[in-house]
Amino acid sequence: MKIKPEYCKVHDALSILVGKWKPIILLYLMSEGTMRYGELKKALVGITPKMLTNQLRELEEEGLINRKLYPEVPPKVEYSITEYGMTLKPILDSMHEWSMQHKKRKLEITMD
Amino acid sequence: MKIKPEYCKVHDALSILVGKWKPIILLYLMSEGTMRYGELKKALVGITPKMLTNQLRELEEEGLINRKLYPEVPPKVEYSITEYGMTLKPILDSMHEWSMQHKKRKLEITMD
DNA sequence: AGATATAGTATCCAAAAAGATACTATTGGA
DNA sequence: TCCAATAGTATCTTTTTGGATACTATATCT
Repeated sequence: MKIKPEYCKVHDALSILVGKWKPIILLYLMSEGTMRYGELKKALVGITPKMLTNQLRELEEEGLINRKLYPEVPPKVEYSITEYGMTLKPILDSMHEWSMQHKKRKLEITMD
Repeated sequence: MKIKPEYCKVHDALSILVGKWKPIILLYLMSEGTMRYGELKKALVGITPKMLTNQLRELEEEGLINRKLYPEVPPKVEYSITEYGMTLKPILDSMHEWSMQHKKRKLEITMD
């Protein structure tokens, strides 16, 4: 059997999660429900505005999050997870679970 | 609550799976048990030897796969999944499952 | 009139990941 | 002696991703 990465289902799911800040943003919105741009910026220590906007836009394009712009000045923008975005929760959970179970592994190994 | 990507558990798990060919290699070894370098090379359409070696080394360093060198000429090297590598199966499964359920989504959306 | 708050843009630069292509070591066999 | 087979290396280039830093628009408030 031969295969290309693009034909791999796992690769498909993985690729929409890849991005330095994407998983955290999704997790935040999943638990907080809705957050403003500025709140996210404060929460995500070290993120630049460019990166934040970029990651949000990509998540939005995938249909995973919602962007709601209030026509006020100064501007107000709220981000929230979509129903579709919520379907990723089992995946994120399984990764969280795995990391919790194996977080000590590297330490154990290097202690040999 | 503030957070950096490196402190995110999901990010931890994700990062060891990221690499263009890593998921496929893991899936192959999980199902085939053991494969030689040349077999992998044939299976992974379009991969360069450099990339194959690189991905294998990184997986090996993480302890996810095993490299067994037979001291023969021409050389023979067999790769196999480790027990630890197998613990990733639930994650890969959940991603596969998700992709199967949502593979039509983009098409549906763009058809509006 | 000038400062303030918010959600971004615009540029330029550095680092990391991936791709193309050619090359190597070894030795048993023709 | 030269070739084939296997599992890689070595180099160089391109693409992608991320980082630093400065700037903007605009109604409201003072």
